[in-house]
Amino acid sequence: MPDKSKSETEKEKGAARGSVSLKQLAKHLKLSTTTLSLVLNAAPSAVSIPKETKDRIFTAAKELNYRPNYLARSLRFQRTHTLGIIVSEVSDNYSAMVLNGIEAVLSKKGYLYLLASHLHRDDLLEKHLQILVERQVEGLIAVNSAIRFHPPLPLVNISGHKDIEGVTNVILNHHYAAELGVGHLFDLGHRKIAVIKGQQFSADTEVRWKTIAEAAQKRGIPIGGKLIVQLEGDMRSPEVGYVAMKKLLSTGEKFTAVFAFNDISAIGAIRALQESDSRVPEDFSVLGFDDIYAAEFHNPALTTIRQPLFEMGKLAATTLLEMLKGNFDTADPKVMTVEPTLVVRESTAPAPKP
Amino acid sequence: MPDKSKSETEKEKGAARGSVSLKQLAKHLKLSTTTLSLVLNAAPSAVSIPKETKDRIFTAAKELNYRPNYLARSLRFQRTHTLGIIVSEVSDNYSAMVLNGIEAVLSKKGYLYLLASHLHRDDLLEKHLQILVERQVEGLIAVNSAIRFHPPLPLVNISGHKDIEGVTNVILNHHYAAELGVGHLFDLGHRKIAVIKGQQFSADTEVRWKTIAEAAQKRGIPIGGKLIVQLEGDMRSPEVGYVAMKKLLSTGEKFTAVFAFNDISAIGAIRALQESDSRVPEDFSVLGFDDIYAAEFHNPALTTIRQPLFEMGKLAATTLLEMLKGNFDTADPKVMTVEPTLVVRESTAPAPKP
DNA sequence: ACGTTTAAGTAAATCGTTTTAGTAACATTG
DNA sequence: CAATGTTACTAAAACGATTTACTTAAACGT
Repeated sequence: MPDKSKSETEKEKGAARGSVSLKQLAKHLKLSTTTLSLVLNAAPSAVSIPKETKDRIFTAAKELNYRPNYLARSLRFQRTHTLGIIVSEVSDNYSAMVLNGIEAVLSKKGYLYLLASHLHRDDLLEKHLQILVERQVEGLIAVNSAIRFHPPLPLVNISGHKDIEGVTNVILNHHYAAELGVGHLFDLGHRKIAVIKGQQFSADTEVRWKTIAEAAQKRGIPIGGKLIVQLEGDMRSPEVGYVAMKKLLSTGEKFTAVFAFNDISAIGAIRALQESDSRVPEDFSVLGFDDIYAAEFHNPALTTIRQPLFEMGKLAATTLLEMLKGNFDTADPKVMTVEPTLVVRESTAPAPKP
Repeated sequence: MPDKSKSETEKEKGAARGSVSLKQLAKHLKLSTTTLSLVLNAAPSAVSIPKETKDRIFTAAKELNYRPNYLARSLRFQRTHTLGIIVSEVSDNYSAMVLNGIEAVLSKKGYLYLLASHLHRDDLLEKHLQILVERQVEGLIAVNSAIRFHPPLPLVNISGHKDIEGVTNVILNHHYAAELGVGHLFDLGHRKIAVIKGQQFSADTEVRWKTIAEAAQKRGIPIGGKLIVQLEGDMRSPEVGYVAMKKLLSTGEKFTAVFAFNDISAIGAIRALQESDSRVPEDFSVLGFDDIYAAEFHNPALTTIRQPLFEMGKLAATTLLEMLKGNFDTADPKVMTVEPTLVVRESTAPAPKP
């Protein structure tokens, strides 16, 4: 039966959860929710409501600490002002810096985001994207993720590799990055350059390797064979780079420089070299990639190819918001390219005389 | 290229957003939403519905790719399965590792979280907490934040410093941490120990300093005066530690060891020492705090006081979820303590003979 | 004195779901 | 044969907001 008589006794039910509903506020003021809504949202049609009533509403709202329920609002407006962001893992430095850029934009625009990690597992990636969509996010940003299908929402992928209909890509100018890196090592006199490839699951791995190989080829110093190792395992600890370099050294093959997949692995590689009594950069030059915060203060300070990660995050976020405003044609895969920079520090030096 | 000719008859306006509503599905099947809901959620009262009808519903749901709208569900159930998390900044290593622990628990329990940063600004902290509450999160986790008021929702603060009604704190055993750190340096023969205090805005700063001072006092090697510097600026770059150490060196005061506020600043401090032609650990021992991923692979590898950051995140998350289940008394401020460990690596060594 | 505006509001529909309390038709029982 | 089940559903009320389309009473215009 209708609980009208009973509801009176439990008028504090809303208050217990710390918030009053509009209905409760209306009852308290003996006005309709319509009036309150119009006044509180300063609707044009509220001009006819006298100031006195308005003030009564405002003070009551303040007093009872009325906060509109965002859920109800979102349902009504069909807008959540929420994006879904999926990264491999929060604690790898790369994602964190990108995330910073994204957040800078979103918080300015009044958006929030739900964050999920896929830990490089395809099943988790798909499942989490699904969940984010169910939660009514308006759009998606993926960081370094292997998106394989046409998403049901606008999606911007940072460092994605596939051309998928409906996804916009923010990518680094890999070609130029390779030119910068290989060129730098070449100019220092290095002719035998080892390469630490990225993990198989990383979207950048293939392009980076291909462009590096091309840049080397172009200079007549083809690289390959035993001078290539691939990272294996997670992305947050330098350990994987350490292991990779050990493997490289164990082949007995000669080389004077390493182009590492990223700064994290470069740091691990340096440690492995130092443990085998080699000096960096005197005996071996080590070139990193990304320019994470730690790079500058490592010992030796890392020479690296800088990716503008913060800017990439910002770019992705602004692009996605534009798409949501309908200012973008989401049909064709769009690519936004961003430029790397060479940051020369201490980990590279002229090749040792043989 | 796959995925062609996908645009079906999308005359339904729901289809345009990529999802069908229950109502549309019902109309399509010429059944009521009630029946669909009962069947799709396997309600007990759905036993009377014949298998044939059920199958019709299931296949139609699959065909039209029906996904329940989480917003509507949340509104109905008054449950969002969403937490609000506030950190100073995503890209500082400390928060990222804690976040990892939190996420591990939440994703297992089917919760998502909205993440916000306060950048050490009190106004942003308050504003973002407000926003999270409006968004109907069920509970809050704050990382290293200066919560000053009784929150309107259950809140667990990791490394919070105040005893506030309604907030549960997850904190490190600071006393023991100081004993470990100072004890280690003392045992190595250090008698003049400099201290790099944390940033003023950091919750841990005061306790850490106080416990270190006590541990030193207890061993008869009082520290203070010119041998104390305070970090200033953001938390993600070692730069602040570099600056602090420069300041320390410029005083001309003698010391043989530094106890740094965290690993990040320890790394900066080491760089400053090396620049002034001092060797670590031969001339100066440097002791870090936290044990971030980079610590082990730094050169020299950092000796540090390890905080179980991942576990702290997990503990906070499980505690909050328990509180939400009502298994916890939220009235009195609860403290959950977590133990540090000393990790001895290369950056500390016996004090040099004078 | 009658019609028209304006002021000050309100009822009811809506967003997408869940759920309570039905109903109507047929079958079974005593 | 009336009473009672059972089967296979559905109408309508929530959840908390917004908004369209009224309503009533008073004021105004001529």
